[in-house]
Amino acid sequence: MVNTDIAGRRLANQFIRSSASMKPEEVVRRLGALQAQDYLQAVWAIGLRTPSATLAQVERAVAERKIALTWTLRGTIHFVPPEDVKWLLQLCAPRLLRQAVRRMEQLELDEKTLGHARKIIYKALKNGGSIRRPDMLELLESEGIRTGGQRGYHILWHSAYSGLICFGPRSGKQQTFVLLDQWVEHSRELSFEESLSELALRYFTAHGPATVQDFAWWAGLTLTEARAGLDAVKSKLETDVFSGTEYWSPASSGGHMPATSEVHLLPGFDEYILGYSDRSAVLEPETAPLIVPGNNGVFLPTIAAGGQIIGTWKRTVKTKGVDLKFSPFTKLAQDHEERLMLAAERYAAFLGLPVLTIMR
DNA sequence: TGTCTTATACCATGGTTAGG
DNA sequence: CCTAACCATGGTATAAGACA
Repeated sequence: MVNTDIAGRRLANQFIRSSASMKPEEVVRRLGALQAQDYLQAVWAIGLRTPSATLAQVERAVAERKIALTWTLRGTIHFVPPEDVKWLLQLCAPRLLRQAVRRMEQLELDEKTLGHARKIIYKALKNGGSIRRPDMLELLESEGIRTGGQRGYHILWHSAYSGLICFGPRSGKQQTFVLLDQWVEHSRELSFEESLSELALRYFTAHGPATVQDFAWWAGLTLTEARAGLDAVKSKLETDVFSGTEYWSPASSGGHMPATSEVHLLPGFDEYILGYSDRSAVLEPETAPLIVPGNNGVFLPTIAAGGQIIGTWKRTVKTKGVDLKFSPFTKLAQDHEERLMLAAERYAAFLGLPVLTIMR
């Protein structure tokens, strides 16, 4: 059921409705982790949460190692604070590697082959360099390891969860890889229990109001583990009951902050939607399928008005500017229409490009 | 020469359901 | 509650050719 109270508080706690000015790395630290399956959408997920950041500033924060990029929660790529990569991997990797065993067998990637690949990758990166993805795959091929089909992707995925590599700064439009131990200068050491409670505190602080089921889904933990994490930090959180279900929020977020008529352009896979297993507070059941056409796990960029998802959008970057296409589910109210134009201007300013055309 | 269009290859999990 | 198996595509880079 749509709930404007939950929506308004999530907008504030997720820093989408922002009053403070934060640097890109502060956004990542406060959210704990931002899904970054699609790089160009993920940098905007950070930009959306900083009142004035530009694409160049976000990319610089990555290049200066203030933000790390690697596979973590749920087996997918996230922006995370560099000092947290190791304990997040210790928490997530064992289960994910176990679940991937069958897929690895299908791809004929046995432990011997994966170990051989890790040796090749380590040797190539140990002098502190970075290697572009196509060059890395070519290197593996030249050493006799086939990378066709999904093999190359899974070798890199497995190497990241083994703690060997993470993404480096982009080289042009290419991903690069670096050695995790060399890229991350300082790592926090947390026990399993400490990891659960730390992750729980971060999650509910920056995603609340949310349920323990939402947390388990977001973190890729079992419900049992998620409950243990939440139990350890309950005293630092406040609780509300909506429709008989318990929701947890940061203690400072009290009071009512109903969603206003503000309009935001969310990237695909944004934490505002992907951060919860139950998205019904911000998404009508009839429109939910429209943001994931084919129900295939590919989430389109969305338009949020008053905290509710009311349409999708897409952008096309051209040499002289950016084209925008908006696809609202229903005709927009006049004030939403006006604020949509402001959101478009903000997005273009993030890219450092003018808006060329706006289509419907 | 620079821009645009088109074809192609590749990259990236989330949802659902059955069964232990 | 948890795991395993299975199903389902849009976005983007890039190269080649068309075009102004």
